[in-house]
Amino acid sequence: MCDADVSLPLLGWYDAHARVMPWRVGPQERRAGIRPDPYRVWLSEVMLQQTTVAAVRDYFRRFTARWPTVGELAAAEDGAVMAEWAGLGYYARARNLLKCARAVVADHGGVFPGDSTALRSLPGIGPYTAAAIAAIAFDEAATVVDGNVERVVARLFAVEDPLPGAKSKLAERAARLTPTERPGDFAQAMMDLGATICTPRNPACGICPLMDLCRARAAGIAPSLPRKSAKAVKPERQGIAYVATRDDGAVLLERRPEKGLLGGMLGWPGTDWAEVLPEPSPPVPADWQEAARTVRHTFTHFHLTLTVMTARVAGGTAPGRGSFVARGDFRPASLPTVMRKVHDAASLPPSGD
DNA sequence: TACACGTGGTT
DNA sequence: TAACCAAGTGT
Repeated sequence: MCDADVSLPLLGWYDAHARVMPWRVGPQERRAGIRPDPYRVWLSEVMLQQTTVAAVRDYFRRFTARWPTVGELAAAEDGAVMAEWAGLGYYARARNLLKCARAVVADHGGVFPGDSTALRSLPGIGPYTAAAIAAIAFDEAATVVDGNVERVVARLFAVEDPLPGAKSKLAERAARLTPTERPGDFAQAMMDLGATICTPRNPACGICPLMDLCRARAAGIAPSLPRKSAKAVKPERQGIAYVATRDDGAVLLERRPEKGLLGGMLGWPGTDWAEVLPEPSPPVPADWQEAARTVRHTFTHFHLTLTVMTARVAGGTAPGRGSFVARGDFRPASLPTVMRKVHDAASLPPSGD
C-alpha cells in the first residue's frame, strides 16, 4: 500500500463529505486559494487535544471573538484566559496557550513559524499539533498522527500489536501514506474518517472509501482494532470543600497553584484530596454546616467525593486563605467543572431539619 | 517509559 | 452504570 492508493480515494471522499467547522477552510475554498489563519489553526488544534469537536466549538468562537489575533491573546491577562477556558479541561493547555502566544510575539515577531520543527519548540505544541499546523496552514507534508489516525492505520494494515506500544509502528505506517499533494486536507480527511466512519465501535466499513484496501476488514477484525493494553483501576479519593458567603454576597475563592491538578484555576478553599478523608481545615472561623449533597467527580486517574461545607460570614471578616470575590464579579462558569459542582451543591436549600 | 492531567458524551 | 472514548503534551 502506497500513498496514492490511499490518498486518492480518501481525498475524493473528503471533497464530498468534509465536516464544516468554524476554524476550517473547506476543500473548495482551499482550491480557490483561501489559506487558513495559522492562529486559528493553532488555537483549534490545542483545544481539540483530547477533546471532542462538539465541546470545542463554542470555546473557539468565544476565544476568537475576544482575542482575534495572537498578539491580542498574548496581551490578555492570565486570569481572563483561564476563566474563558474553564470547563474545557486539561488546564495546562490554557497556561501553555498564553506562553506560546507570548513566545510568538516575543521571539517570532507575532507571526507563527512556518515549519513543523520550529512549531514543535513552542509551549504546548507537541508532535501532533506541530504536524497539524504545518500541514493545514503551511502545506508541509508532515505526518499527523492522533487517535483517529492510529485507529485508521491499525485497521488498514491490520496491526494487532496493542497500544500504546504500537504507536511508533503506526506512525511509520501513517508516514508512508502521507502525500506531498494536499497534506493538510489529507490529515483532516484521515481524522474525519476516523471520527465518522472508522469509529472505535461499530465502524461503518460498508460505506468506507478505503474498504477495498483495508486488511482488517478483509480479515474480519476491524472492530477489534486497535488493541489496547489493560488500564489501571481508578482509586477513590475524598476531601472537603468550603463555600463561604459574606453578608454582601461575596464568595471566598482562591487561585490554585500553577502546577498540578486544575493548576492556575480558581476554586473553593478545601482540604487535600486523599484516599483517607483529611481532617477539616476551614479557611475562616464560622458556623460551618454540611450541605445536603456531596459532589462526585471523576478525573482522568481517580474518582473524587467531596463533602461540601457552607457558612455565612460577617462583613469585614479576614479569611485565612483565598480572597472574597464580589457577587457581581463571580460567574460559576469561570470555575473548573468540579468546582462548579461544589457551587451547585452549596446553593441548594439546606436539608430540612 | 509511565504517569499526571478534565470533561462530557456514548454504550 | 461503570467503563470507554476524544484532533496529546509535559515531565
